[in-house]
Amino acid sequence: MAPEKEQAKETRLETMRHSASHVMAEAVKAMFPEAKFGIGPAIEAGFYYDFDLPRTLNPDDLPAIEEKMRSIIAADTPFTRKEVTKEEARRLFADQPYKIELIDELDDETVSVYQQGTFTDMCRGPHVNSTGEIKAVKLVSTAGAYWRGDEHNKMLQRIYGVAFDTQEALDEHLARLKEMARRDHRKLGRELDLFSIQDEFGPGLVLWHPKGAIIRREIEDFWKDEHVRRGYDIVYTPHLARMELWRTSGHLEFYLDYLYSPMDVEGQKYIMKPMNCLGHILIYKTKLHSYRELPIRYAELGTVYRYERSGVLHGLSRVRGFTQDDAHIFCRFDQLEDEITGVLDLALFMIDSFQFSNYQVMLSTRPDKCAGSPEVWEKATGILRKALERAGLSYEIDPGEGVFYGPKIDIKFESALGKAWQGPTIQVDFNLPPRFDVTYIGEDGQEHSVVMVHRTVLGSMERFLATLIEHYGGAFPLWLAPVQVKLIPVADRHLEYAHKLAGELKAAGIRAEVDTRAERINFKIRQAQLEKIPYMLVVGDKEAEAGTVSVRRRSGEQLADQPFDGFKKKVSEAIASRTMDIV
RNA sequence: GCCAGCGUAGCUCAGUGGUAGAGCAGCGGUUUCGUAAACCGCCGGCCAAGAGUUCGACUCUCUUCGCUGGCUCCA
Repeated sequence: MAPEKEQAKETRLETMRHSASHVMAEAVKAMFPEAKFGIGPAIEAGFYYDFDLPRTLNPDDLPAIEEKMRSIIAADTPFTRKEVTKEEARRLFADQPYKIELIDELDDETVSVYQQGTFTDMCRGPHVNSTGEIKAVKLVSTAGAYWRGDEHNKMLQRIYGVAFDTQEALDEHLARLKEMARRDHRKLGRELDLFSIQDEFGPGLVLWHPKGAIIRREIEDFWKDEHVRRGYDIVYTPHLARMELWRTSGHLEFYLDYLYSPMDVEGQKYIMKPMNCLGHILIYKTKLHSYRELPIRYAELGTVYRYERSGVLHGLSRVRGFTQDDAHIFCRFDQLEDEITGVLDLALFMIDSFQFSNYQVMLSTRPDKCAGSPEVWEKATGILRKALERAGLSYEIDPGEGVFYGPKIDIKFESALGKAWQGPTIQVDFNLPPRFDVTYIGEDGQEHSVVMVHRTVLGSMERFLATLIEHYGGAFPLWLAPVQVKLIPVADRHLEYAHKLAGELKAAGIRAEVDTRAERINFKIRQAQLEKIPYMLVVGDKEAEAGTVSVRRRSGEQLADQPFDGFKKKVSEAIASRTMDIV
């Protein structure tokens, strides 16, 4: 489809979804005449509307509301638009406090109202011509939502719905949701025995099981090698540090909500570190640095602890203790652009290595409350922009969304099913170098403040693994697969041959296992398949005699029988080159 | 933290005021088998925790903990 046509379709869908939210509001009003209405916009795939109702909704209410919506749609009543003065609007919505609040904030002298049937709502529009144009609708969930997203306001009741052009498109969407549930990293994490999070140990704290640990270690080794290759120095810093350090940094002030309470160690207060930067700064500061030494890049897979409210914890992607793939770059201002360019290159290399394709780049600029002068911000933001352009990346500006200490670049990428994930982030820091007096000696023999860059390219091991599990649906590429080859002896008399081959594979650095159970091969194949093991080698009389193996992929595809040595070599090569598959 | 829903065996789920059930997994046997589930048997639960109502609570009420979907926030 041509881009403009695609866009037109999107707009039309959005209009229809927005109209669907009005129809839902009408249905809700029929059920609760005293309902107060918040807002009801179109969102991705559907719409929502926020209501203030006399009683709480439960999921059983949805079918009734949906039923009412269907009758409104079947009646095919027209949407009519009317312009009224603000004064008139206030009269019209006299019993609707939320609408009044919105009217009061509008700059225009007139507001538009839309009516369908007996239901009137203040709305910018546009809408479809009549309710009959709303095709396939389904209400999916209820939720509490603060009025205007502010937790100091009253919590309203939100109903989410989805709406599409055709029933087929709706069904497709529901099927996609089902597929996403099937790939949910929490579900696959348990099924594939990768990790667990247990109440008994503590919510938001991850226990990595052997198989999950293999994947993590492979990624970490890859990450470290690549960083060393790119001129980073690997460092390690402790998980606890004296609280005073965090007062100096300003975290105690700006970051208090995320910090755990201090513990007393021989009369001194210590806290779990929420970030790795201070350790790196103190390493840097153990000696004087010449301008010639810069840039210095310290990298650490650093585990940090942050308090997260109980309601926001989610599998591996939102936890209370996590390991960032962190690094801090200390450089001169004139080196900043090259350094940012280098990080962008590394970030893209990582995205590519894990086969993510769609990504979106955001550049966040100066917020109201910030450290550093506007001029320095302006200059640094310009440098980030230049680096992005040099890398040939298109990006969007997120005005005022920078961290208080400097502008930043965020890259979001999409998993195979189109779910968006927070990926690499690069932040310039104007706050810490002056606070900790982080300097170098310049050509002029004087001390100069360094420019500091915080960056991650994966985010955190926990969140990144969540992404990967869902991206691959648990079927990891060969180099990451916890078990790479499963040997399946046809009968007990083939155990010896299977063990011999497994031994040779292991000697070649390939993770191989023999299924020694007294089961039929159908059963063993099914098991291996469910475990998403890349290759199954069925070995029986034929193979033992000829020194060959019968290779089956986890996709179910059967490869030609082949000499074992050739198979071993191909697997070794595929692992080394981190390709998805052999041949 | 807030709103709603949920919490029964390792997993997936039945049960609904009268002292708990299935399939899979696990364990013990039998079967030695050629590309997605062989057969028989056994074990397994303070029904999330605590309090209350009741002659009697997995079931009803309250509190706490946790999980799920949102809100807010973020690696």
